[in-house]
Amino acid sequence: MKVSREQAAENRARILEAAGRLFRERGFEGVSVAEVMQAAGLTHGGFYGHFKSKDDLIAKTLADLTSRREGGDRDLAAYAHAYLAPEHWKDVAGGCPVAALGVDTGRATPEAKAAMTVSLRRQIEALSRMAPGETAEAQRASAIAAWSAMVGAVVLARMSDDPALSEEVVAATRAVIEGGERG
Amino acid sequence: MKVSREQAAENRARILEAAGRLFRERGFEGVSVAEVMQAAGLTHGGFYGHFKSKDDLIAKTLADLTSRREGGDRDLAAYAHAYLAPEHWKDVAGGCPVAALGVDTGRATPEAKAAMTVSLRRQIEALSRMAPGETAEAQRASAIAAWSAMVGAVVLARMSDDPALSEEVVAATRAVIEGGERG
DNA sequence: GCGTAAACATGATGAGCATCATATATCGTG
DNA sequence: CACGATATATGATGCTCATCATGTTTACGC
Repeated sequence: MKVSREQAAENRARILEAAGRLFRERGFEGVSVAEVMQAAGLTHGGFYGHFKSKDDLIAKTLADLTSRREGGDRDLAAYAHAYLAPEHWKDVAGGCPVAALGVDTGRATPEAKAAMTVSLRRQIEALSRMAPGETAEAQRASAIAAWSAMVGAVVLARMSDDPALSEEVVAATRAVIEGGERG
Repeated sequence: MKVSREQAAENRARILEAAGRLFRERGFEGVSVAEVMQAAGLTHGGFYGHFKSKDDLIAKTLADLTSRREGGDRDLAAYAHAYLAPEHWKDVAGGCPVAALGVDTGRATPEAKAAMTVSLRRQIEALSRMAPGETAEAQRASAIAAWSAMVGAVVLARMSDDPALSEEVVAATRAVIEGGERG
């Protein structure tokens, strides 16, 4: 059955929303189009009215996920604190798309990589404004290193099967970023 | 046909070798059992004589990959320098299994996660010995933060479609780790 | 040397997958 | 209010996959 223009747009948004959660949880290859559609409350056939292919959905989902910037204008230490808080790093399906899908993106289409590259550039610029340093170059370097450390810490923490070790990894990384803040 | 005991062991090693490269390149879900066997120069049916299942192969491959520790007794700066050199981070199929498969492992079986956790613990201990710091705790914290940053930098660099940006990410991360070395 | 069991090849099996063709219903437009 | 455009639903299609049953060859313990 057909549906109002408005309803169709909302359906499309729900597909992207469901895809965003499922992809972060299981990776691009771990999720089928039918699963995404079911999670969005639709049947799988209607999918191709909204997206050209699964690869198209992947690229659009990454663009969608990375366009929602929630960040404030806090300093780098505060940002790292929130990023490495348990509520964030343990939430695979709802957390940072870079930590969850960065590696998958490296194996994906050029369109997917392009979407993530835009996001990486924006993130480095945003963090550079919060970072310490005498010169703009020094600020940018700290921002990049801090971002690498945040993403890496979440990857390592999620990889470990020992909750205490996971906690230690994020806590130590957070402490060093916050300490470097004074430098 | 049957094959000598020695030949069979070599075949098993070749399967693990091929799986190690293919998994790092394309992820666990991006590689089929038949592909692994073909890369090892065998046909797919013989696989189940060597491994219980694909999940079993994944766990054994991770254990195999992470048991080959090539590291020397250098300091943290030298280690980071080599880890973040282009020859290493651009070599997905032959490079660090944590950077290539850490996220995939987070979605894999408990056995796979256990193998990677062992490796994480060993890595932290090895790097702690190289790291600067007044106390053992401080050394361990720097080691963890540096390891997070190294893994994260490689993930980010491989995710980007802009070679200059990738280079900047690894270079900035390397510089900050080497700088923190003096602190 | 002989027979057994291991190691591998061949070729199903059944499930899941992306994609598409067609049908149906209803929104928006004239 | 009627008609065409279009958003979904239903149900193929052809492919790939993990796993397994069976056959064949041959190493190796007795």
